Amino acid sequence: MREELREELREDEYELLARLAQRYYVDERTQEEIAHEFALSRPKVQRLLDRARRSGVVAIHIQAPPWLRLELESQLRETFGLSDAIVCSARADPLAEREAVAQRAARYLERRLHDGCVVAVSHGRAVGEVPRFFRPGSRLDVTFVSAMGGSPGVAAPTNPNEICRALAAGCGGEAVSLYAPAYVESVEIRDQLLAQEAIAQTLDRAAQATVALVGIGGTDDGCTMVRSGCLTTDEIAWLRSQGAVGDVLGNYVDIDGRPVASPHQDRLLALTVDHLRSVETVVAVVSEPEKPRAILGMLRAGVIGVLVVDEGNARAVLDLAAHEPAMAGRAGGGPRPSQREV
Amino acid sequence: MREELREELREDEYELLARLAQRYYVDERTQEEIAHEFALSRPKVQRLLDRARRSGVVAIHIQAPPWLRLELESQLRETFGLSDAIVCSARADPLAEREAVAQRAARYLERRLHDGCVVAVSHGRAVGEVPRFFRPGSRLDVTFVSAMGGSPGVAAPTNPNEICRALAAGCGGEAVSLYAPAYVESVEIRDQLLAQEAIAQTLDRAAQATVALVGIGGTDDGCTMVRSGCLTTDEIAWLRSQGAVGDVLGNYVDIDGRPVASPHQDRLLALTVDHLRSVETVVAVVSEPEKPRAILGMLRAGVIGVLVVDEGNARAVLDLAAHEPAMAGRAGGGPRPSQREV
DNA sequence: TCCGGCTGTGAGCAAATGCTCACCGACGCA
DNA sequence: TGCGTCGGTGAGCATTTGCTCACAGCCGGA
Repeated sequence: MREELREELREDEYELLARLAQRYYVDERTQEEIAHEFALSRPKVQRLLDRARRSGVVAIHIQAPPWLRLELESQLRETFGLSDAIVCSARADPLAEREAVAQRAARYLERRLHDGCVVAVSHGRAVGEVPRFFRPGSRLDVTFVSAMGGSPGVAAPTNPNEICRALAAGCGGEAVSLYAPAYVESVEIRDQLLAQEAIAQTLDRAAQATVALVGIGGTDDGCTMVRSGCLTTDEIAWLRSQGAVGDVLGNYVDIDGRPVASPHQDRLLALTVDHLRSVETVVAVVSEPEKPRAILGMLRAGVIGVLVVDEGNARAVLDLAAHEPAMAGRAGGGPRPSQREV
Repeated sequence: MREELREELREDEYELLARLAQRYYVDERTQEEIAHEFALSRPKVQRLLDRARRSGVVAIHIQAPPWLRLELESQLRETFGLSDAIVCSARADPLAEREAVAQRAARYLERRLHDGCVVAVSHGRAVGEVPRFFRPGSRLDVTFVSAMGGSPGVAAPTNPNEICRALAAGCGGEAVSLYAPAYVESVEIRDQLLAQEAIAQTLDRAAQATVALVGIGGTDDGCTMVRSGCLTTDEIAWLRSQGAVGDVLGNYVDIDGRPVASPHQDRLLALTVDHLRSVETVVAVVSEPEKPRAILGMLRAGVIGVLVVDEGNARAVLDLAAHEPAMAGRAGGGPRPSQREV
């Protein structure tokens, strides 16, 4: 394509483009000056410069630090309409990799959060690592709210309440806990809990958040939802059979990003996907290997605004997306340009 | 500890610069969008991008055709305050080289000239080659005026009148000849000729020109002025002894660009250096080897606006300029920014 | 030959950019 | 501790840039 364009350039045209580009990009003259020098109109100079760039006469190279994966990040942004993507270079040790991802997420939050922000927080192993690295330069008046109930079956540091507490401690902000389990036994109990003012208020505050910090779960038998006792292996198998590939806050989607309706849904105490859609910036933190299908599904669901991920998953997701094009009429709407804007 | 922090900041900063640069130069987002993404103020993004460019994080390379010498040209422009410089890549055959230079000069004129332009034309071998390559795309209503008398001792195609005629023929414009010799025997004859209305008018028209096309002469015994019989070898030797290194239209200057006052001056029928200074664009065409000192002197005199030259001379002139810095208080004023502007 | 589409052009305007300037907080010095 | 200095910061404005649009010249087809 590039070659083709270059081919079209006649020699003297090529020379002109190179000359203009030199004057503009290297000598830093204005287009107007150049137009005058070359006896061309200003718009024409502009068009020619444009052509010079697109045809490859002007090559702009970013001398990036070796550990950055800017190319991958751009591809992710482009492909899924993300407002940002942060990719951590691969490491041999999965633990170190998870820490690296968490560290990047923490850095992102430090940048992104400012006084008055409300952050909805999900559970998750990668998310749970974030507080360790979250050290903003100055005190931040930020409120962290659990977006999901707790699961007694897992280590405390991966429960939303605990993550909120640690994040708040890290910046001198406030933590708002959701004193309820993530999953309950029946719809009735769920509704009773939702009727509790404290619980309803907390979920409501979470729904009003400007930022959400979430993990993406898988659907294998060893996934967090199963390990934490929220779902049985039978239930997760049933979800798999329905096409589910992953979840955010217990909301499962298939590989095309369509929600997978399930009876378990009604026993869940957490923000819904629709709640998340109204959140300005949804930051997903993922580092466990073998999650590409889960990530792809969630990305296609169009709720994720910022993805912080390890290199392996990033490549795998892009590969998958290229080889398994999304179905046309899926629910999520795929790359949602709306996520671009604030 | 302190060292470590600073080191980390530097790396952090590097990453930030690279990230910003990627977003700006590769992904073509606006600074405002980026500022928002990174939670920075717009001016700060601008400053960081600036730093990214100056620090080499962003490398812009112009994929120039191999025969272009853009770097040399920029150096010439910078060093001597030229409004343009065109360098032809070296060729083994001096004749081919002169043709190449002339061709480039012709191209430049085609670009530069437009209806209503008046071009003052000097003599010279390189200048004489220009008409052969001067083929504007469309008819141009341009007047070419001899800026100097003729010299019977040289081939017709290097005489100003003939060059004017050929150039005018090339574009369908008008030629105005100066029916007088370049040099006469005495001041009195010169003054008599200048009193002739036809001659005075022609020189006056030349003085009003917006463009001048001139050659640069040397001061060796085989220079054009001697070959054409305008000056004797004794006279040129005397000029050399006075420090003269080269001339434009018979006006000699030394290596610092100061005019070399000489008795011959008063026997000359040509525009003076002061006349040339009021010409918008003075285009000098030079290709003969061994002219670097002549070129350097004329460039330092500050009359040249555009230099069309072969690679060898270009490099030699820059070398000379670097090793023989101009004297402080020279007359010409060296790089004259005024030539920058129209 | 005429006509309709089409590429390429410059005017004019809205957006993006670069730049100046006053201000603020950190640091060093008395 | 107080004060001067200085690097960095964002507001506000002038300039530069990107973009749209109407138009003119050109080409191919009827």
